[in-house]
Amino acid sequence: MGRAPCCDKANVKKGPWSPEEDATLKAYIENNGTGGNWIALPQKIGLKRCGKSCRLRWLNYLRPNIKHGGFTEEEDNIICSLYISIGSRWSIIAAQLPGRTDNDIKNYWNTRLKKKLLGRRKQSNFNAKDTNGIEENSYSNALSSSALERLQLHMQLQSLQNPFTFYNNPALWPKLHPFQEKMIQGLQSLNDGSNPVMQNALPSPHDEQGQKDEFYKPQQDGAKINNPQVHLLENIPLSNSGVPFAASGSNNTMNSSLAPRAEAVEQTNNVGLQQLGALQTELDDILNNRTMSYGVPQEDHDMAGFDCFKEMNSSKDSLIWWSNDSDTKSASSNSWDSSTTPGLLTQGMFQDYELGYSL
DNA sequence: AATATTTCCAACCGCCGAAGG
DNA sequence: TCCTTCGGCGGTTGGAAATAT
Repeated sequence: MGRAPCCDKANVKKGPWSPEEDATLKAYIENNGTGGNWIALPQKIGLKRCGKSCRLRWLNYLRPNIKHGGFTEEEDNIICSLYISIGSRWSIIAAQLPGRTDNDIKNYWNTRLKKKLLGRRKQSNFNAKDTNGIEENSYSNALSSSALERLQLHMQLQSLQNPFTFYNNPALWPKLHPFQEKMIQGLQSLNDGSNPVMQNALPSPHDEQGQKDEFYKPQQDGAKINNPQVHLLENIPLSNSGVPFAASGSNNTMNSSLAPRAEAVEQTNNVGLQQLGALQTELDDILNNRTMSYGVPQEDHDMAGFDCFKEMNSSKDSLIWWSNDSDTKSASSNSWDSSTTPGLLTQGMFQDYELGYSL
């Protein structure tokens, strides 16, 4: 038996909103607020609309200070960088772009930005030559593929299991309230070093195949990132100013599970961060119409396509563009301490990428 | 000018987690 | 602990508008 519908489907109007409906909804919310119950709201104000529909209409269209269209290049960069980093978490991305809604950004990405990237990459590939001026052969072409393909691969990895993402990169985390920071530190100091987060997130020799299977399985309808870290972070609000933060308040109570997450990052996360940095550099090139060469020396051809790996160490600074300088530097300096990175981890990630390309 | 195709985006759908009883 | 309700989210769709043939 299915779930009960949120409203009486037979008696609700669907489709585009009329100006009268807009005016009714807007006037009511501006005067009275939502009343804390979207489901009941349409009945209160005499609208034959589903409460969810009212909510969406308000959030995506009627709410004050909403911007539509006219995305700037800076916004493009932010969207792309965040998309690489965290995937299709449109609400989080929208939180970084004042006046933009998640729906708008999602539409923009799906209809324009993705094509923009793809189009430029195709052109770039077409003209690609290696460093000796020799045309790439088909093998090399196929192997190096496009930045977008890597992007997609990277995103799939991240969305399913890659721990080296926004969520595990302290440099990218929202700033915490001092009290929350203190709490994390306290909890960290109590932690004995076992790392449940990473145990969950990283493929182990025993479940490696399972991880790969999961990775290559298309996302099912409604599939979401069922990673507790993700949901934890979602509870930390992001500012509209472009700088993430965690405001104080009852909704922002620090969950103690953040402690192992933080520790996990401290201990292990630099490889994925480096990949991300390289991808972002590449992305920046695309967005800024810079010419790129994807010719890759054929030595070690298994990894030849992944020039992002070769660019490691060259672009880490690009990762921190939205963070405050001082905080980011301290955080990233920790995360770049490769001495703590398990070799197995690096190998496993490379293997995942390789496999993806060989399919 | 007519028709076909593509692009764009508002809105819907269904799932999930949180909250509360 | 279980169940229900609600808010929120991301994926998808329908159809209007724009563009190509």
